[in-house]
Amino acid sequence: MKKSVLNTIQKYLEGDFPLEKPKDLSFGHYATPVAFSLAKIHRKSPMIIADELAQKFLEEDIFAKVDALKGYLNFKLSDAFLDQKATEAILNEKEFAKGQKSGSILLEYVSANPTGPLHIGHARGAVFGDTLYKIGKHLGYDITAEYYVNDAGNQIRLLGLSIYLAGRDKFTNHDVQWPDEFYRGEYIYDLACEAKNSFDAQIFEDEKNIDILSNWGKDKMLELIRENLADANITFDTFVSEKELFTKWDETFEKLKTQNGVYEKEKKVWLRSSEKGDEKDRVIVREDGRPTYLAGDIIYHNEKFERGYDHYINIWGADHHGYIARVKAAIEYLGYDAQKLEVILSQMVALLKGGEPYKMSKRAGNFILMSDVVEEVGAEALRFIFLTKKSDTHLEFDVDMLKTEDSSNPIYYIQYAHARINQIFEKSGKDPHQVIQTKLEALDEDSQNLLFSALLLPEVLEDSFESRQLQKLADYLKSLAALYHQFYNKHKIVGTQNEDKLLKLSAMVAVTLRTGLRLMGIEAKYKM
RNA sequence: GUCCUCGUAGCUCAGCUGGAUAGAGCACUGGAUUCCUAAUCCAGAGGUCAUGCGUUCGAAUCGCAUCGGGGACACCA
Repeated sequence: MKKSVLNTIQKYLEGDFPLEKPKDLSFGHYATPVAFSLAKIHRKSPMIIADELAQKFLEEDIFAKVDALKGYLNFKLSDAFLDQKATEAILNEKEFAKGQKSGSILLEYVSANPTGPLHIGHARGAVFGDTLYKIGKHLGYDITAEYYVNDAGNQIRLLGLSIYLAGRDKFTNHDVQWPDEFYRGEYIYDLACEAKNSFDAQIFEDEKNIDILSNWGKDKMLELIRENLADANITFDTFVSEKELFTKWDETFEKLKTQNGVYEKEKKVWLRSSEKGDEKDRVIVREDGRPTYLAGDIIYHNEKFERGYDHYINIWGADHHGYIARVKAAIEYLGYDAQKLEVILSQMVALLKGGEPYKMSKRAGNFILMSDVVEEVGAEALRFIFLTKKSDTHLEFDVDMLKTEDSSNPIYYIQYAHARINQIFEKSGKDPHQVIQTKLEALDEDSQNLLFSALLLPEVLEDSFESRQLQKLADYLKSLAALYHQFYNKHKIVGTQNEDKLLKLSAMVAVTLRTGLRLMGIEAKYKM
C-alpha cells in the first residue's frame, strides 16, 4: 500500500522524501513534511509550496483527497483503492502481506550448550529467532534456521563427570568428592538414574566411563532441548556439530596463516584480532595444543561463509557482547566480508511470580526452566510476551500476569477480537466469500480508519523485520484489536443496512489478525 | 578503569533514520449490558521525556558532558 503511494507521488516529486503516518488519521492516511525541506531550497514558505504540490495530485485515482495543512502534505486514499486491496486479501489470504524480498539468510539462534535443559533466557532468543524466521520467509527471503551444537570442549566432559558423580553418590557406596565446578540440579540425578537403567550401576565404578557418559548425556540433552523447543512451536532446519567441524581445523588454520592472521607466542597460537578492531589478540590454541572455544567458532564461521549466503544473522545472549569483535576479525582473516555478519543480542529475562523475583544460574541448578514456564502459561502467551519487547533490552514480567484471562493479558485481548469477528459471521449466517462482492464505499470515518489500519500489515511486517524490532508487530496487532473492539461497541453490524459492508470490513480485520498471529507462532481462536 | 546499553505517567514499557497536541497496558476514580460474547467499551486523573550544554526553522529523538541502573571486559563455553 505504502509502495503504491510512494510510486504515485514520485511521478511528481523528484528525490527522496519522508512518507510518514500522521498521528491523527483525520489528517490523512499518509503525510510528508517535504515542503519544509523544499522551502530552504526554493526560499519560499512551506505553506505555499505545500499548496502548490497538493494541486498536482488531484487527478490520481488512488487518492480521495490531497491537501496542505501547516506545511504538511496530507494524502487520503480513495475507497476504491482500499476496497481493492481488501478484496484481494480476503480472496487470497495466504498471499496477504507477502513480500518479494530476495536474498538468502543464515539465521543462527539458541545454540545453547547441550549440557542441560533450556532456561528462560534461551527461550527468549529462541522465540525471537523463530519469529524473525517466520516473518522473513513470509517477506520472501530464503532463510535457513540453524542450531550450532557445542558438543566439543570442557563442558561436555563436565556433564559426563557430573552424571558420573551423581550416579556414584546415589548408586554406589563410595564417598563423592565434588569438584569446584560441576553441573548441579536435579536433572543431573535424573540422568544418572536413566544411565543406570541404560547401562548398569557398574558404570559409576570406573572413571574411564566418564567419556561414555559425556557423549550419552549430550545426546540426551540435545533430545530434551529439541523437545523444549518443539513445545514452544520452534523447529530448526539444520543442526551443526562443533565436534564434526573440528575435522576441518587444519584447513581453516592454513587459511588464517596465509592471510597472516595468526602468530605463535609463548608456545600458543594467537589470532591477530587487535588489528581488526578487537581490543587485543586472542589465544586460539593453548600451550598444550587444545584449541579454545574461539577456534571452534572460527571453523564454524568459515564453514558458514563457504556456504555462500548473502547475509548472516546470529542471535546471541547479551553476555557474548565482547565476542563479536573477535569473530568478525577472524572472518576478515578468512577472506570474507565481516559486514555480512549481523549479531543480535538477546538480553536477560527477569522473571517474577507474585511480585517476587527469581534468580537464575545455569551452573547452580537454580535456573528457571523454559519447559516449566511453557507448561505454566502456555507457549503462546510466552511467545507473545517475549515479542512485545525489543530483544536488546531487559525484560521483566510476572508469570501470574500471563495466567489471567482478561485484558491485563494482551494475547487474550487480540484473540478476543478475532473470536468476536467469527461470532458475528456466525450470527449473520454468512461467510466472508458471500460478502466479497460488496464494495466498501461511502464508508464513515470509523470504518475507513479500521479498514486502512487492517491493510497496514505488509508495511508493519517489513518494518519489524528490517529493523529487527518484532515488538512493532505485537504492538500493531494490539492496537488493531483495540480499534476493532471500539468499533464493535460503537456500531451494530448484524441486521443493519450496512451489514454486508461491515462484514467484509470485519473479515479483513480477521485476516490481518490471523496472519499476524500466525507469524508470531500463535494460532488465532475462533471461539472463546 | 575501558567499552556497550538503558533512564519517558505510581508500575511495565512503546515512541527515537529530528516534524503536527508525548502514547499504550496495568493500577486508580466514575460510567455503559431489554440489542452481534461486558474476556469489551467510554470518561477522568496521572509527565521539568534523568540533568546541563550544543546542533537548527523545529529535539523525547542527533552530539558532548554529568549523574544513576544493568551488562561485558578468559588460555570458560
